[in-house]
Amino acid sequence: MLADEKLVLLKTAKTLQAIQSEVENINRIALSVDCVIFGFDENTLKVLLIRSDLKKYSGKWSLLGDLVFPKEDLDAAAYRILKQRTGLSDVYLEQVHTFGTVNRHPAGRVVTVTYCSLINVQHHKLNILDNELHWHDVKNVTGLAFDHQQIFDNCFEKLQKRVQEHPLGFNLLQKKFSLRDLQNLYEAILNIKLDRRNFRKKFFSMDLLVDLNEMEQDVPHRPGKLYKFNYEKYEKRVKKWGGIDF
Amino acid sequence: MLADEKLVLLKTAKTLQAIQSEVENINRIALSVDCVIFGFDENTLKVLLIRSDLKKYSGKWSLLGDLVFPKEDLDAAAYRILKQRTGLSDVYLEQVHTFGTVNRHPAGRVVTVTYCSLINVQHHKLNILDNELHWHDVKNVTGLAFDHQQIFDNCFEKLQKRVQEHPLGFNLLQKKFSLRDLQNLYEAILNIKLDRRNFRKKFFSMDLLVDLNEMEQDVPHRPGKLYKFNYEKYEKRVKKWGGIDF
DNA sequence: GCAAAAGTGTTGGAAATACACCCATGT
DNA sequence: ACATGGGTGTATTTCCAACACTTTTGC
Repeated sequence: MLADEKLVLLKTAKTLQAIQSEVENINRIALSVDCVIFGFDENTLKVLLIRSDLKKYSGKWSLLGDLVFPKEDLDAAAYRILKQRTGLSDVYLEQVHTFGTVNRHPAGRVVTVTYCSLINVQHHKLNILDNELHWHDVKNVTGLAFDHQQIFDNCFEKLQKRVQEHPLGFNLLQKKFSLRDLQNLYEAILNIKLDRRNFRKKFFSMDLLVDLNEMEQDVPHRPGKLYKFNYEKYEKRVKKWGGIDF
Repeated sequence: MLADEKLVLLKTAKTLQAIQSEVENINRIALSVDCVIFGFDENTLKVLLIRSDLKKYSGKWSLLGDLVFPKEDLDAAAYRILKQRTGLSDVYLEQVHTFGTVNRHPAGRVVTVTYCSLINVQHHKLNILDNELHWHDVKNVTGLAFDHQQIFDNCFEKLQKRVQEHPLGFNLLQKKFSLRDLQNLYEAILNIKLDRRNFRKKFFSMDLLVDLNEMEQDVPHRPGKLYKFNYEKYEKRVKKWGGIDF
């Protein structure tokens, strides 16, 4: 290192103690996690909401969230909330955005990190014991407490985008599903109608569905074949260049 | 509201005071912002780094960051850092991810929200007065302090993806640029070679470049036409369905 | 006139779209 | 037999990739 570089270092470098002092004493802020938990049932995309904890917002619905403990990893806090509320631990969970305006929470300065989760409603149906916890059709989600409407909208938009580029959707279905199930799912998430033949062609051409040689049961019409998604094969793929397009 | 719904509310609703108490006393965590500031110069993508504040990491480079003040919006903190370091205030800035493992920072529990910024190096060149602040070719960025390498990698990947889907890149160029400039930019960010004719065709077909009827000056070869990006037109676009593809 | 990069079109293949009929099952 | 949705194929169009020569300018 050159001599004058050393000089500058001496002038500007803070000691670890100095920073520790700042971290411990001055600038501490409450941190929370809010989870937007999506499910798919009756061919409808649902989101799990609870009545607001705060009396001020009683009657309003809010996302599932909690403060992060001082010695808890951020992701761990999200998994904790999910486990507490749904009983599920092996689920898709992804961080989405952090909301940190000063006055977003009435109880004081709380910065919240939002997570999006996709779960299979059939698998955890029995874990909803709390009367105040309900699945809501995403089309009817309005007027949430705090800034949760904004958080939900943001998360839903990201989901719509991401589900087209990554195989997330399968987390919302049973392990075995028909192509009709899959198409219904995409139509529900994206709120569009898709051509059935082209939809099938698309998924077959991806070559990531495994034909289980099983049929749907108890349907009042010709049963469809059941498939599962081949995650192993997908992971090995080298993603190809998508091209500039906006 | 039904009677038993009220009952549950009475049992579970916390008072505002109770939450305020939690927010104020128990679960407070230091929050920082780290900015990954990209520039484009000499046909190379650069990132702005500073020598680590901490003596423990002296010699290592780190991202530009600072603690968030208790009464400061998160985004405002990112803009503040950018302004302090580059002198620029009207820049592209976007939140990317929040890193919050317990032991990521040696000074204690610090959760950091990362932001990505794209600035025009020509416009702020004179503001780098600090000897310890330097532009680094992104290809040579290794071994950053703390978890900043991970943060940088994450941010760079997101940039590569996002620049293909949104007109971010123009923030790195002068207001007036040639198609060659633009192509060099994309080749630098994505680290690939593109066909010049197809590249031009693509951008012309988008119909978002305004021909300024000006030519490059002082180039030792045939000068190219200069263009600017039509943000107004872009904003009015209804983004079309991209299609399922993974 | 030479070096260096600007500017320009065509063609073939791949993928997306639009579209209609027969088939298997339950009732 | 009929109602319901499963399953399939083809023609058209659109988009992308590959590819080479002429033009303009500075030196």
